[in-house]
Amino acid sequence: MNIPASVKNEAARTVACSHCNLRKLCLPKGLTEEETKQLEGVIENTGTFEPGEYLYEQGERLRFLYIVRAGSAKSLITAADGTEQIIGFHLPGELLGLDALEQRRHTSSAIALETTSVCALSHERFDRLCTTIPHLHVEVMMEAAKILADDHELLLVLGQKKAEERAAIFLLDVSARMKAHGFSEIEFNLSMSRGDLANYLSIARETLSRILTHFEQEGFLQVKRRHVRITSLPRLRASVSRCEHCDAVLID
Amino acid sequence: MNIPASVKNEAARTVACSHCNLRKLCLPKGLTEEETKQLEGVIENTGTFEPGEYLYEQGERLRFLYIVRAGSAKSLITAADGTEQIIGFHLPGELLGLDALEQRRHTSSAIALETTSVCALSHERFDRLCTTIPHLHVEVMMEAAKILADDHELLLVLGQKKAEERAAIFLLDVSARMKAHGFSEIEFNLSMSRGDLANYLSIARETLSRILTHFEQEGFLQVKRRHVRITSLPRLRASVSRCEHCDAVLID
DNA sequence: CGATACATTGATATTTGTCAACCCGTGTGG
DNA sequence: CCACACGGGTTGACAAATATCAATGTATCG
Repeated sequence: MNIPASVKNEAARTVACSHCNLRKLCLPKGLTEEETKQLEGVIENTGTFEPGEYLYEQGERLRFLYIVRAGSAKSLITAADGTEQIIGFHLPGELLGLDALEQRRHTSSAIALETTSVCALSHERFDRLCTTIPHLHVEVMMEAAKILADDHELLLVLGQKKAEERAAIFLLDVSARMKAHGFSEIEFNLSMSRGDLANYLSIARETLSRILTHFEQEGFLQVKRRHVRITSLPRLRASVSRCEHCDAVLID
Repeated sequence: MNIPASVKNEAARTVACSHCNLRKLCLPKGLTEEETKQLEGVIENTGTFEPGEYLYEQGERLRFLYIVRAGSAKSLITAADGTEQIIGFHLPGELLGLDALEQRRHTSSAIALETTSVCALSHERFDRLCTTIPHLHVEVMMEAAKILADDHELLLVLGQKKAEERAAIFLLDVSARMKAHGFSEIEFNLSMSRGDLANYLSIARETLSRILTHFEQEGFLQVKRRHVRITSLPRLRASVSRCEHCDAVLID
């Protein structure tokens, strides 16, 4: 999920939402010009985090919601015994921290995977704005609903798929997200370590490594450290019994 | 999660929120008298579902959000290949269907586990009400955040804990929820089958069965079909390396 | 009372995790 | 400039956990 340097630099400049290249992928996507202007008003700061730095930490009081502007981050929760579970990887445009809204304390941590710039939305001011812009409330609920649905999908994958399928599904997911961001869907850099990825997929690092070399032997994938090239998207797709997203049955 | 018949009958009567015995556990918990009255206005019907009946089905257009009034339900998602993953069991007071708010179509299904009565909230009218009662919007976001945090906790458990610990954690969770509802925390009926429970915990039915008999042999649990009696809560707790909920570190 | 769905138990197969060694690219300091 | 140490990644041998298959039990309901 490394973003080419040119894009990273462009996004790192402080830029109004209305001119931000993420506006179609970000919160303002459903808002009017006027509403977007008001939203800009609650962006308290646009910070930058170095790899490994915490955006926020589990247990901490909720101060800001964050939107990734450039770079990428992981979010994770930590059990009492110290074991961690990575629950997501985040690309530009994603809203982080919603799970803190019940307790007003973060129930998960977010850590930058690379040099990452964000928009920080003051929680109080954002909350107040939601009551004055009816549409913003709808937009945020939609964002929460999307995360919920994605988490459920993840539960399905982790619960029902074997290690090899999980890895393939992950690669397809990244591929689709890269495409949505205007990047190549067949060649990209992963911004997380093998350890992080294995933890996310709930398999051992070693197992993941073996799977990736197996995919290479099968001939539809080339992996060199974090660089990934999918040489046959169809065959990668075929390695998953069936793709969940493709043919949802619509009942009315 | 079988609710004693007396309670079931009482709740099955159509009752105003302000007199409902769930009001402390349900959406109105953060609302004023006046706001609660308005909320009652969007309860379009209070239906009853028989065991196995769908409240809603994945793919279906969103019409209603549901609150369980009495009984219990499971929610699940179905993959293209037909495999299912149960993502939650729901007791009275829980709000179902939020994950449909992005697509305006249900991304999961909900099925009654026993005879179950619900309050059905018209989605459109509820949405409109959220813009007129600022506090309701906050309340719903908190509900969504709680579900998110719970799902993340589930991901941690499924990703990091072994089968036996998962089962123990589940029993402790039910115990706590029964207590919150004013029932015994050491003796209750499960409303789901072994198959459903095993699927939820992402283990095989047979493995779950063996684990429960093992717990019996250890002497801190008695299980007879769906009836569960915890004969030593401390020892059940001890069978989990450490309990996540107990000692969250609070950072400020 | 018998049919049926649900549940348990035992024997065995498979998957995946664990442990240990090794590789390789990067950066540091002599 | 080279030696070496370090983090991250890979590979192999083996062990453990759990799934699967098959048989048997046992409540439940018409």
